[in-house]
Amino acid sequence: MDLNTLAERLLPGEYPALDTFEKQYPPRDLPKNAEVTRLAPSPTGFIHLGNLFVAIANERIAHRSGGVLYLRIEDTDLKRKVEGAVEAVISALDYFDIRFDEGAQIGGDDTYAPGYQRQRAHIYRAYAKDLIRRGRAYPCFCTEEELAALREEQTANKEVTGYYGKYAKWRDAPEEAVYAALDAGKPYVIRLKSMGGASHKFTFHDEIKGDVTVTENDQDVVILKSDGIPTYHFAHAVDDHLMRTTLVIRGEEWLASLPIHLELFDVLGFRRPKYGHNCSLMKMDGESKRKLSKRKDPELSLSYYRQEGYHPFAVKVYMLTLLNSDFEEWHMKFPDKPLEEFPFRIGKMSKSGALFDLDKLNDISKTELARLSAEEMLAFLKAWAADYGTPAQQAYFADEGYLLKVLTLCMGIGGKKRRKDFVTAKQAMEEIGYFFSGRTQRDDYRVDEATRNAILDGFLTTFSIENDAQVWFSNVKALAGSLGFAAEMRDYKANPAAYKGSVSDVAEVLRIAVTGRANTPDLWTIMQILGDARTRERILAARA
RNA sequence: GGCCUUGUGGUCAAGCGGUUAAGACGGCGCCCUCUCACGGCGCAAUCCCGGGUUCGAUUCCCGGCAAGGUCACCA
Repeated sequence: MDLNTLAERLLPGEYPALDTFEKQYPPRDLPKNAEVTRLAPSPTGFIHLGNLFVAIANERIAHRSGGVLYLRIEDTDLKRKVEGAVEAVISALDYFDIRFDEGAQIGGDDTYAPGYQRQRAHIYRAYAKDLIRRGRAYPCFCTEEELAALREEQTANKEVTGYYGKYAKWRDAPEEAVYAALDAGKPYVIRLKSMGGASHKFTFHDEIKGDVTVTENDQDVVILKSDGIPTYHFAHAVDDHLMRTTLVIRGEEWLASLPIHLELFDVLGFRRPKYGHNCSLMKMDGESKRKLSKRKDPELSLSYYRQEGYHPFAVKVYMLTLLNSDFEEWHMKFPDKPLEEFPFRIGKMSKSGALFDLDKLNDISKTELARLSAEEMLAFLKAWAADYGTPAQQAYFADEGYLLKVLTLCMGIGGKKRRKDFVTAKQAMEEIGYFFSGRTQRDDYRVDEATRNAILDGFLTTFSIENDAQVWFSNVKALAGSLGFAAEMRDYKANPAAYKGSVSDVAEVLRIAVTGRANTPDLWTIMQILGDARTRERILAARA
């Protein structure tokens, strides 16, 4: 069979010589050990924690090595396309500080453009045509039904499924049959003519997994679908070569198709990139664990964490602790060093999948938020409230001076006793609510009404906003003593039966009266912030 | 089911032939204390199982088992 004629029939027209692509996308001029990495999402627009996980690894490796991180949109499957998805992905990652140097950005136009695979269709076809001419690719006219039947037969015979060897019906089809099918207008795909053997195994060095055993590919995989668009495998080889990717970090679900990719790089005469297959983030699903899924775990989407008000820095710190296990210690030792200074290495990435741990994220969030200055905290809360806060919460920002005072005094910002009450912006905003609205009425006082009134009235007789913390508290203690409560905790503990309760019970009445909460930061401080009038007002309102 | 990968406390993990088997989160207890939060101290682990190799295996080898991934004209 004349392969040139066949190639012309299959992919008619002039295609540039492959050499022109080599010139159009020249090797990059980068420092010696610089790595070129990429993120290659399909445009579904949905991006979750697992994606961020891989994204951070790619970003760190590229930028720490003085290399390049680019974005490529794998839009070869129209069914996956969602409007506005690319913008959504870029914005979601930007929130977590992942910036691309080039690629499919809005308005992105660089040497290696376009970053959308659909726009590179002619490139893939040019390479496919060359493969056909060289006898390394051929058309296949099998219908989906035929393929399904084949799979069933193979399964029944306990054979490896797929289109290979003797099952590759069109691999060595006679010329007449091929042209007859073509003349009949039958749809076809272009498949790779694999030269591998399934009995051949070899070891391949994976940057994350180490040495892995790989079986040679013997599947005549589809490289061009019937619509002339490449499959992931083919586009991966062509693009990552032309875009001069040096290191492919991707999820371990790709490890199984690595043999295909290696054969593709080889047959195309491309130099193979390095690969690092990282384990995916897992989550518990009942008794078993499984990888994060966008369909099953919508609560794990990046937008969810943004909505909840997790600080992007905290999320990033958590991701980094999972990515490189010595990061946590480093960060504790040098809490003020920028994350970029951490010696991130791909070799330190774990070989097994980590379970997503919300407790850990929450703990990190608490300590990271507790490191912000009052101004930073205010800016963070303000940005969150603008997008997700209630109108009432947005009103907290009308008097920023007051809010700053709340944050500073109450949370001990700047002091030696810094509190760690806030996990998220959302929860922080709820937490400080009592400084703004009137307190919510509640009646779960643990003392009877008469005692409650006596405490409230008694407190007012000595209360003055001028009293310092010492005086204020000794007044509370005196009040407690006069009402039959132990003024000193240790007296109460020594002999609880001798008292109605302790100062803490008295303080609790006051606390609930003023804030509507049983647990708050230092009460004296709260009263100082509220001021004389509002404090008295709330105490009076709480009388039974 | 075939193939690949992984297997140290509830979770993330250090560890690379001899250790009291780090650390962090969570849990529990105590201290501090007007509550909570912070902080301090302490408690809880037969290193998946079975064989080897070795004077000695969590560490090396083999075999099980378990978990995860993958077997598309989806990526």
